[in-house]
Amino acid sequence: MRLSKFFLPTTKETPADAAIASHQLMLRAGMIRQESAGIYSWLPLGFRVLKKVEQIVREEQDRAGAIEMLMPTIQPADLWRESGRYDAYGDEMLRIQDRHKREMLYGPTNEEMITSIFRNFCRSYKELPKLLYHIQWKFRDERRPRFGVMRGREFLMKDAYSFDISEAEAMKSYNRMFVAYLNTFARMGLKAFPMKAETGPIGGDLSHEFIILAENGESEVFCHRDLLDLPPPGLDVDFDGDLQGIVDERTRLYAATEDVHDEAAFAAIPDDKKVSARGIEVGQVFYFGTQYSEPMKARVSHPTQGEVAVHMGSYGIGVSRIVGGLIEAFNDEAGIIWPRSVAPFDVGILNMRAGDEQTDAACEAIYNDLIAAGLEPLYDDTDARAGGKFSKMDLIGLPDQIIVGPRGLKDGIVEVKDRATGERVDLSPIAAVAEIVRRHGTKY
RNA sequence: CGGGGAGUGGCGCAGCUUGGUAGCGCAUCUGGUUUGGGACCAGAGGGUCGCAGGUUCAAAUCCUGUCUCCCCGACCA
Repeated sequence: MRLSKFFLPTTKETPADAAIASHQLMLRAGMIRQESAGIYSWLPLGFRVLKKVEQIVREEQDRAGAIEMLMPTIQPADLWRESGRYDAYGDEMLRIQDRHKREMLYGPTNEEMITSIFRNFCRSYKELPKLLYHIQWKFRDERRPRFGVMRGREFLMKDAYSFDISEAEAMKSYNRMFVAYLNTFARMGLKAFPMKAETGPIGGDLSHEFIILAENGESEVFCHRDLLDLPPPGLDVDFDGDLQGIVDERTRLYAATEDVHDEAAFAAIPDDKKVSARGIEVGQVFYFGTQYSEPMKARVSHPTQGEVAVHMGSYGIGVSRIVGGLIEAFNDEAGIIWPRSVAPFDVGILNMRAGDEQTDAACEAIYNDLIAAGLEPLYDDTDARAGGKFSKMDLIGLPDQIIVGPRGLKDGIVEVKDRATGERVDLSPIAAVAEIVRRHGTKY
């Protein structure tokens, strides 16, 4: 993409309404625009990151054996009366009427709808297990939206739902999602830790929140330091095999959010292993048994026990929230620092003297070579001043930059700068492209 | 929902106490000089001062109502 053709409304000054780094930087980098409290337009740069995050989530859901589908944002109120949640959900649910005065709502989640779909088509244990997911916009009318996309009212979420014949089988589905989540967040460069969590309005018996540590996190978390050093399971894990060992390894040591914090258990941890920090919830997994299948009559025939209600679980990942969470985790004075897997573009090319024949030619060659290598470069081909180009590129946080100017070109070199470390190396244009390709490893 | 704060060119702000027909920085446009870390000079365009009502010869400014947004708390898969 050529910057001169792109839409990237960045600002030098920090907008007054943003309080934390991620919100400020998303506004300054031209990623989002607020439309109303907790409701945002995703401008091209932000949209590209959102899509990258979404795609990683999708790939890991698929790898774990979940099946993608899509349910609507608007749901009929009657469905929610079946589970009793229409009245229980309160003002956080946005209730609306259609032209025929029918009661509808903008879905805050989809347990009722997926249960209704399941019961309509599945009648036998032979259809189980099933693990379905979708990635869709949701709306919760928060009393007080804040922190930009991290606590918005409208948000993009992946939610998966599992259907099993028994609690024991449901645990296998739970474990699938649990392990998939570890890999999902690791691929984004995030260290997310499963912690025991409250089950909340969804209800149920067993739940873990996946938390990334961040100074501006909205909840306080406590855990054993050894948990922080466990590597992700890896993409070659066998999801049809026994995952209990992986889950046990992550849940054996103490880890809890403030809501379910157990002072006594925490006190038992050696002092040098105690971790007390703030965190951002990026995902949550629940097992809630027959809480919805029972009242909504989602039953299947059992080989020996007649008809039984299915055991269910639900598994959410806050896709749009993660974009904010990533910036909280990866930023410095100059701006954002994207991990390579989620960066809106792979590399920036800075033309230090647009209009200079030799410089233009060198930039064009590098730009075309990078595209040919399968990468997505953002080429700053504008005639803006050098300082502005540096600042803008640092602000939007592309992981690598290639700086091309007459000064270097007279010696046959360009500069390759690593945004995260600030490290610069002088290379020939050909070698620079090779170096960028090397850094992006698997993308090539 | 309780407490606090703010709405003035695209962005950040001043002006309001003590009414007199709107200003600064950034951004934008034109011309020129510049050209490797957000340049300089000269000029230009752009605002029903959130909205409604009231007081007054006159309202960004005073009064009443209302809407919106932000912060702290409570709340929150």
